[in-house]
Amino acid sequence: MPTPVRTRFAPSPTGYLHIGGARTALFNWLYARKHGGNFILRVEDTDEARNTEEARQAIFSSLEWLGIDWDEGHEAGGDCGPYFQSQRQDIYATWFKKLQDAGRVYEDDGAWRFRFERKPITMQDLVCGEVTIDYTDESNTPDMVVRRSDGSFVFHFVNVVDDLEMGLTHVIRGEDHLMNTPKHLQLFEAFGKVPPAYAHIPLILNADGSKMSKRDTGAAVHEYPDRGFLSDAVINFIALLGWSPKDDSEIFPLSELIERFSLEGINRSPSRFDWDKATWMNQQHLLKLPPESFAEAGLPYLQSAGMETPDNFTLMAKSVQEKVQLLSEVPEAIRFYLGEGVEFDPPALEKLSGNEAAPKLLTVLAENFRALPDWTSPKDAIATSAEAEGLKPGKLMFPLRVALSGKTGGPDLGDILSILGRDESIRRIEQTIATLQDA
RNA sequence: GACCCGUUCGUCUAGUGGUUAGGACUCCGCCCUUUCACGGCGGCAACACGGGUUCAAGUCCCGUACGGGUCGCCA
Repeated sequence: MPTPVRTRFAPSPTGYLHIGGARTALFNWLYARKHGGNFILRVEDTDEARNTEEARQAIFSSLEWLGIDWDEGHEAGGDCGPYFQSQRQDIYATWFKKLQDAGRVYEDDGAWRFRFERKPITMQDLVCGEVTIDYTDESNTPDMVVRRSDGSFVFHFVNVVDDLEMGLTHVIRGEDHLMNTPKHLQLFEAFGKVPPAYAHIPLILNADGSKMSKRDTGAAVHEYPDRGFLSDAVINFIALLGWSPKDDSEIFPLSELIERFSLEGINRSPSRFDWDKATWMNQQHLLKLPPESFAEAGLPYLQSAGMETPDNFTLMAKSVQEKVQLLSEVPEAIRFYLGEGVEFDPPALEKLSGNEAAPKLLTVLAENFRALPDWTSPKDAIATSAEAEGLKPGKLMFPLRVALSGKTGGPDLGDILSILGRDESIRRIEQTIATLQDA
């Protein structure tokens, strides 16, 4: 029986969660979920000067938003704790002692360096294949500091100790760690332990090919919900940045992503961030949402836009579900329903003014709307009016749309009529007629 | 600079010696439609370059160029 898979995400809390970090977390998480293993969240907070509590919280909340949950770590417990490196000093001291006893470390300026074995180190990377780094040349690979002069331990050392103590089977991390791997391998060897399997994934670049850094658009995970993204869409998008299902499918629910994920599908070359495609992908996920869920998801954006929640918001939202790409577009998309009267988009009014028959048609429409016994099927009045004028119903649609919404595009007319109600619909038609006559 | 990893349409990618080099985003055209959007159809557009190996190379080898990464008592 194979040993159960154990993977981890090990952020250091020095800033918000970066999109590249999120993808690293995602791949580790997917791999664990796919193989029924455990995904561990370990906080690498050994650099006291740069760690902040806000950063810690930002990372947790971004992971939670993405739906990347952990089986061991902060608030999840687990048998290999503590999961904060700042609380593992005695564990490190114990392992450091082993290095000392084995004569593998020596003091240098108050710090302790690990003596590398001077030989070529070959790794079998699950993504990069066989990579050999020659440690024979000392000038290229000076012995590394594992313990600082202030007694604290350095990244390479704690990372390896934790990976072995926590029984990690697979380490999926950014390619920026590829050159660190021989160092880690040497440490494992010195401890007489079997290292995990490594998979180094290529980095994510900006649209222009430059390195994506803190301030770049799209870099911070927390800005995605603000911009109106669904977490599933972000997950889907970053999964496809550097990983391919090897066929033409692109839109995946999380469950399918887990099922289909594999290390073999990971690319070797860095990929660029494409905001247009991310937006399109969000729209695809929005389209798949049940209408009620869509309305619910759009609700918070009303507040951000400074709008009150209208009584029939759910209906309004449903009417624009396939019109928006981002949830943040919902407030603007439904704004025309609100208040009394219409506000015209200049191009819409201009087009309507060009139609000399418009005032007459609108007058007839208003009459027929009034004549309707009830408002269960307001579109009937359009057919009636068209017949009276000897026109196809289509001829009335556009003037009516502009009269009701002030726009050239938007939801289905039937939806608009029923959401607006009879009184408001007639009011807007009359207002439009008046505006047309003034002009 | 040294050492590593890479290079298929503008972008994300499929492609593991024989393909009209496929899909997606973007852009353009058409269709659907009361509008917009969705959807459908079609178009533009790629194997970085130079040498090999081979009957045959996007696919294998070498070099060059370009991009990325790493060279800390950061992680």
